[in-house]
Amino acid sequence: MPELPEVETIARQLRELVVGRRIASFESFWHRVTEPVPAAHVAARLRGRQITGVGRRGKFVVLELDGDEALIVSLRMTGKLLFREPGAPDDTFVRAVIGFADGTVLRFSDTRKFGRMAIVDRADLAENDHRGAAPPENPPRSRLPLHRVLGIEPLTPRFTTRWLREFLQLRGRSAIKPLLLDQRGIAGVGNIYAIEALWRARIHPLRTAGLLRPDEVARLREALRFVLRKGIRLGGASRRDYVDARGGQGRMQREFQMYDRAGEPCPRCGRAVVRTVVGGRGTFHCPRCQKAPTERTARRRMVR
DNA sequence: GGCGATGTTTCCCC
DNA sequence: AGGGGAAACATCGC
Repeated sequence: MPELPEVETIARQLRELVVGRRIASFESFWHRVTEPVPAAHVAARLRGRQITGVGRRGKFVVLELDGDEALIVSLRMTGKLLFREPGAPDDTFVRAVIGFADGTVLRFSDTRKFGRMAIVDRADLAENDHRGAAPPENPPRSRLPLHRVLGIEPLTPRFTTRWLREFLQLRGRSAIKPLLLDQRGIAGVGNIYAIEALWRARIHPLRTAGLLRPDEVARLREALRFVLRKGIRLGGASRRDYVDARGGQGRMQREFQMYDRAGEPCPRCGRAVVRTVVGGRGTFHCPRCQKAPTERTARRRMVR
C-alpha cells in the first residue's frame, strides 16, 4: 500500500477535487470492498451526503461526510482513488465507484483486491490515547479494527524525541523495524520509509527497540520526519502501479537510498547494500553504516 | 511456464 | 505475548 506520503498526496489532491460535491451513488463490483457491510447498505448511507473535507489518518484516506461520519479508504498494496470527469475513458481494476451529483466520479481501482472502504465515526480516528507524555500501551491482541487503534501521527509536534524514547522503552523487546511498521504505535510508516529512515539514522533494522541509545532515538525521530516530509514534497513514490488521485506519478522513488538497491553502493560509505528479510518483509541496509546488534553490546546496554 | 517478489493487514499457530 | 508464516489477490520479472 501507499504509505503516509503517498496517502497524504492523494488526500491533498482529492481535497481540491471533491470537497463540496454531493454523493449521488455508490456501486461496488467486488463484494469484499465493503466487507462485512453489504455494498447496498453503504450505498444507502452515502446517497445524498456531501463531502465536507478530505484528510489522512495513518495510511487511511478520510473522506469527511456531513454529520460526524467519514468514509475511510484503505488502499493496501495497490489501491488507487481516481477522480474522473464525465465521459473519461475507463480505468482498469475498478472495484467501486462513487458517483457525484454533477456527473463526476471517484473510482476505486485496486489490482489485488486487498483495499477496503468503510463508513466510520470520525471520533474513532482520534490518536489512540497517545497524547501527552504518557506513551501508548496498546493492547497487542486488540480486536478493534485498525482505524480505531491507530497510533501517533509522526509529523505532528506531539511526536517528540521524548515520546519516542518512552514508546521504545514500553515496546522495547521488539526489533526496531517491525515496531516501526506497527500502525498502533506510529501511524503511517510502511516498509519503504522504515528502511530509508533506519539507514538515515544509521540504525540496524534488527536492533532491539528498547536498547537504542538516546542519540539514536533522536536521530530516528529526525530521520522518520525527514523521509516522510521529503516523500510528501515529491508527491510520493511511484513504483509498479502507484498513482495519485489524478493518475500522475510521484518522484520520491528516485530518491530511495536503500530500498530495492541490493548490491549497489551505499550513498554514504560505498559498501554494497544488503537485502535481508525481517518480519517477513524485504529489508535493505548498509552493513557498515548500520551495525548489526551483538550479544556484547546488548548486554552492556542492559546494565545502563 | 514456474518461482519468487511486491508499497499491507489479518489470522492462526506455537 | 508476540514472532513467524501463510493467506487475502493479481501481476511482473527473471
